[in-house]
Amino acid sequence: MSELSKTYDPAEVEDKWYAFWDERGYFFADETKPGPRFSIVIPPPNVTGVLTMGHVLNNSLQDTLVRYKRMDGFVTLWLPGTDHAGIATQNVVEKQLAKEGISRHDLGREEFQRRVWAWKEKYGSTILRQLRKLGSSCDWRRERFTMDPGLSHAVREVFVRLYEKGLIYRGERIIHWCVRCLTALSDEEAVTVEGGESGHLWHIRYPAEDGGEGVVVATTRPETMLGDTGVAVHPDDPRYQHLIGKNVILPLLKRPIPVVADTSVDPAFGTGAVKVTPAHDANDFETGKRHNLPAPVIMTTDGHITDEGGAYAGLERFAARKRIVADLEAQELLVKTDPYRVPVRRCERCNTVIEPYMSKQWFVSMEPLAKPALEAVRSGALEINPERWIGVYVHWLENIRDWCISRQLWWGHRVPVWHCSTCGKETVARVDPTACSHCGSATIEQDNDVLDTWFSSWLWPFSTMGWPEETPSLKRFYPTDTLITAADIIFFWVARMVMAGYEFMGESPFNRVCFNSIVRDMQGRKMSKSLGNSPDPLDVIEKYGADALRFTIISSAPPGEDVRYSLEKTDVGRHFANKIWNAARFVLMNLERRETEVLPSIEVISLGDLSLPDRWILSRLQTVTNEVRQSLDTFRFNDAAMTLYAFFWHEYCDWYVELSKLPFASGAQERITTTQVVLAHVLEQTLRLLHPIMPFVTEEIWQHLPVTRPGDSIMVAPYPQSDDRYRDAGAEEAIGHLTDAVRAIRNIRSDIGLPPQTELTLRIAPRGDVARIEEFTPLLKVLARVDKVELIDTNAHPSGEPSTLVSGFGELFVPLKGLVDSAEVRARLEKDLAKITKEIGAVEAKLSRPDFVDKAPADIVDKEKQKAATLRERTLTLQKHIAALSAS
RNA sequence: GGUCGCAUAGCUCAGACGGUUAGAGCGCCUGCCUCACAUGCAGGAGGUCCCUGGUUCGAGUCCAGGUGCGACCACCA
Repeated sequence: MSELSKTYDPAEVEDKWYAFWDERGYFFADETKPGPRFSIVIPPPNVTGVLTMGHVLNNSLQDTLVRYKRMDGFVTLWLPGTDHAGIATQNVVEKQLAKEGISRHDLGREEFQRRVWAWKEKYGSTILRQLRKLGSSCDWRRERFTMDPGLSHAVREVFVRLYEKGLIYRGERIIHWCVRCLTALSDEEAVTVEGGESGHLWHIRYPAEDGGEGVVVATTRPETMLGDTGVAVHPDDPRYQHLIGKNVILPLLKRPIPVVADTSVDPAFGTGAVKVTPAHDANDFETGKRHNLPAPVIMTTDGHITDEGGAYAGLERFAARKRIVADLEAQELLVKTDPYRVPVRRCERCNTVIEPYMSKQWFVSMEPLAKPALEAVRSGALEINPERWIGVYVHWLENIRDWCISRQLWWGHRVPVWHCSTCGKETVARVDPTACSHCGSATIEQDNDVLDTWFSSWLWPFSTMGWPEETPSLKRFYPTDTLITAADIIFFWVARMVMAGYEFMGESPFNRVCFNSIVRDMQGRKMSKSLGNSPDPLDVIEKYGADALRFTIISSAPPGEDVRYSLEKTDVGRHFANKIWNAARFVLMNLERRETEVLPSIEVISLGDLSLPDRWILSRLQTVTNEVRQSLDTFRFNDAAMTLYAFFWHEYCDWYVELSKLPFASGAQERITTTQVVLAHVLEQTLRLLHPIMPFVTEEIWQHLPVTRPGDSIMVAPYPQSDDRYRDAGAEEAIGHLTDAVRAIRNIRSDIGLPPQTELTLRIAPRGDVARIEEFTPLLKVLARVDKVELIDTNAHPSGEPSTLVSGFGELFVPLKGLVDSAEVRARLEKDLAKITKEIGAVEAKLSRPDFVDKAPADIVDKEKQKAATLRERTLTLQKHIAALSAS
């Protein structure tokens, strides 16, 4: 045991234990093993991902829960894997190609895909390796990837089923189009900046065909006027009655376009006249349909003006905007330009401004799928924590819109639809067809699009377990129990998983959802790679240790609140790990004195042989065990961490370990043995309680303890249960008195400037059980350097001695032996008196209110009365002392 | 525009259920290298619990309004 170094060095032990657990197969969830089971699936990180602080928090929480359940006897599965992340991954590889000076088009679709796979093989497991560094106890034998053959099979099955059910359709709609990624996006992938972005509202005159003034329209995107096929006004708007049904002239292109009446127009906004661009605006698309307006496409997929734009053809969209505004101004058709906050949407992946774009895409009808997902929450079949997220979830589902699932990418699951050039119909099939299912012609070609990444992620809980096959894993571990994830993917992923769960498995894929905090920097900004405001978790692990990081982040993340993290905070965890380490060194050092190898179990010590401190710490351990279990069961991970921190540091180390020095110094072998057993037992149990949060340091110490261990690793040792036999309220109260007394003596010592080494005599005028006070005496010696305790008459008031009143004891006096000037003592007494006088005023005021005495519960009133009496007595004593000192 | 969250020590934050002296970590001050730990030990200073009103014997905690932050949702040109 002497090999334990003075400070804990995580780097030395972490990899060793991780390999040990892995080799022993402790992470493996055996579906053939009987007993209760617990399963969760990881929110699959992007295959392009590197570990962020967000992952650290999320995975630390998952690992804590999983380790807790595993120790608690559940056959536990934590299924890991990664997401193929369509756009993100394609972007990464395209960037790589760009460095070689080529584009994906130079390679062609197949070769490009080969390159992406090669990239994935080389770099794709980075984040999972990093999760191992954190200590994540995933079942690596079950690692999945959303483009694995099995998962792809599930994707295909789901597409076909939904298509056959009529829930997948193809349609021409205005969708969000990224002109850089060259693909359609879902509503969720088109993000807005709160409050819009700074821009302009341009007022443009569209003259009447007959030479009249015509109308002035207001727009934020003047370039879209090239695609205008109408102007809409409200049918009741008196200003424009004369124009309805007539034509106005579209400036620049000088094309006549009709003025139509449409109730969707808000007369109060702008000029009350709206230009209608059916191919480039979702509202206008609808308006155009209602009035049979043509919908010319004036922009290419990469954001340049098409030939429809006449003289502007070929211009990039924002250059075109500039030119058009200038030309309008030159022609005096620009009436005015107001600054305006424009609601701009940007691509979630590359931040490019999105174009609303008319395009033929694949959609999923969501409404039928949403119903059971709503019902799940309403009926309680699905529990959402913290509860406030329920509203967000419900609101989204109640207002659900169809899901655009096709992407014009090369990386992803290809849409399993074949178009026939002979009959024009679609063939949708589970296995690749060779001929059209309608006309039998071989002239079929597969749809070019791939599916949204989330179209595979929403199947994750069951596709990873082998669905649609009825595998043993699926039977054993599905549905999963808990999902721990970040709330920012509540729509992308969580709600859709619930929908898929009901649609394909008939029940919710998990019973409980726990949304963890968002990790922010000290300025409150979300930590992100692009901002560069996040420490690299791997550096943190290297410098501070995984346990330190886990403890720090878990203890500072209350449910439902965001957490602000900075590197320095990790000291809390690091210091705690070191404290545990050194407490263990103390214990081991004191166990070395034993002759025998293995310490007896706590079971062999009869309750009657336990000392007061023994009974106290054991009693506290039971309470703490219950509290920690309850906290973990209700996702209050931070409470679990803090409870253990406070117990271990401020009760076990600060008091019990100090108290244990007395029996060790006494030389009485029986007392020593008992103390050794209790000391080791509480340490061992606390290590187990802590293990889910701090797996490495607990394992390292546990392996050194010379106690009977129920297995080869703490990670498979049973999680502690509280044992009521050790509950002892009396001992807890008594130790409370003792610590009060010690603190009081230390206070006096500090106030009058007695050096800590100076031993002192204590005189006690007892008010409590004298036998108990005598029991305390030796303990005071070690804790407060009291070399002698004298019991004096209860009513004695030795003058000139600082004193203090401690319940359970009585009045404690410290004779000064001429060490200290009586003026200092007097000052101290007067300070106390002032404090008490203030306190007594407050209590008496409370007691003098009749409504308090009448209406408050009796025990509360009694407590106040007790307090008043004690304070009054104390006041008298102090006054006496002060008088005596003044006289001398 | 709608919905939701937050406001407690210099800083970062805990304080389910209303009830002793409102806590922790960091920082600060004083004294200690006391034979587990200076990544430590002992002691201390520091709080009108955002404001106003209400409910209650009693409010940091519950209710209403206000102020200030923040998040999410929403097709208004």
